[in-house]
Amino acid sequence: MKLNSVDISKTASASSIVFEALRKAIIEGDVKEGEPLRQDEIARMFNTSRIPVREAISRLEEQGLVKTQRYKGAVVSGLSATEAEEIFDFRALIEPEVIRRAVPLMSAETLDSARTSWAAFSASSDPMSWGDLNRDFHSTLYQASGLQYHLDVIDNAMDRIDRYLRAQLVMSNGMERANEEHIAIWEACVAGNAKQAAELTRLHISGARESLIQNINSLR
Amino acid sequence: MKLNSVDISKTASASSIVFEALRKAIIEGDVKEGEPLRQDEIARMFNTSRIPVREAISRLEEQGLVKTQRYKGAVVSGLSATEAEEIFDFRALIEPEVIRRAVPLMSAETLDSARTSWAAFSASSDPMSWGDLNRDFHSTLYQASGLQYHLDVIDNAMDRIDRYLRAQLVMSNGMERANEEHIAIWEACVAGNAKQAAELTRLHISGARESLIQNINSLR
DNA sequence: CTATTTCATATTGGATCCAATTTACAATAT
DNA sequence: ATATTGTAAATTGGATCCAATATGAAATAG
Repeated sequence: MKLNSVDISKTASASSIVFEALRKAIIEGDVKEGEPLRQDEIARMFNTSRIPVREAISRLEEQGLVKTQRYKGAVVSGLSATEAEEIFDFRALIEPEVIRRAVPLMSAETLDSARTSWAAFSASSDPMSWGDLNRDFHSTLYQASGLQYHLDVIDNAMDRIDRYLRAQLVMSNGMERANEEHIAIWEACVAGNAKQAAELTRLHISGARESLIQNINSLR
Repeated sequence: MKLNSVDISKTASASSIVFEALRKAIIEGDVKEGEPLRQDEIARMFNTSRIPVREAISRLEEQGLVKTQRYKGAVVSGLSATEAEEIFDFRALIEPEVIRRAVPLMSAETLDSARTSWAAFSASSDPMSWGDLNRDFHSTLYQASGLQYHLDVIDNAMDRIDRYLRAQLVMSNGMERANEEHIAIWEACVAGNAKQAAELTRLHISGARESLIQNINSLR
């Protein structure tokens, strides 16, 4: 007889754990740009040797989140205003197309899940969670497209500007504005109006771009 | 007195050397999809230990060129027809916009270098070099845009479909057709007609997509 | 003979150790 | 005082060793 062997707890590799933790710390700004990542220090924090740390750093570098120099180590990548603008331009190109193709494929569950996301975003009084909830809302809708490669690329772009986007939400009326735009996008999706959802998404991103440009100097 | 100290030969790390070599081997199809990458074997080939090999594989996985399973190792990623189509769609979205923004910034040197590329492409009788020359042509033009992030993303997309694109150039009249389209794109750039260059680029990519769909089943 | 179970081998993941290089700082010369 | 040089400490890159897991073949039960 064969037992239904269920994977109770699939332990992730140390390297993956370190990678995810560092990625999160970087995109949330817990480690500032330019700050060095000391292998030894990180290894001690995770009770591992430096080997998994080095693999994690290799992966972070491939993602563009850190820059390394031989024998000098890794530092967290920064973004110039120009580079940040470029990434917003990139998003403004990709995301409208992704949501346009996603709209006809959205299930009731998808729309409900997205509504939950913007409701939580709207109701949250904790600025630290805004960034996550914002990403949740958009990625829930995008996932309906089934365009995995596009989704991966968007994730990377978001990772690079996450810090600046969070700062953006906190300052001025960034939060309120984003919230209103989310609702409008969501309503277009519910109405099945793919073109409108795409255009609203484009405006949502372009607007964030313009706000960021105005404020980027005060952020550094 | 201070001498002009010039870095004569900056040695790359073993990990980088292995990474570049494996990347090249994968995108050119020298290691087939599904084929396992044995750390020990690769380490022996490069006269190193497995440590740099593992870092190289980590980076390749982050790029999506290999897939790894814990304790089972890495295998070269394949692409389903659907995934290949998605990447062509992605390129058809990005590259026209990049060349559109590049055209007004193209110097005489850029145009000359691109002409050299398509001339070499056109004249080459070696199918193995077609893929490289094709990429050279496009990236020369794109680089004028100065959009580094876009360029990086395009490079990754190209890496994933490189194998299939090469096969595409070899079969039927792929090579002749690509050549004619390159010349048309180049002429639009010379004329400073950004919109036309963008539209021709879009058609160039869509055309390749359609050919690939028709032939992808015979490729596997 | 077939299915299951050992058990040896192969392979990967991680720890420890050593070498190469950079960095910080003291010593010295101008 | 300032700049240069020498040297020790800190840090990274890589090699070797050990542990954890998978794979495959032999042994065994039915």
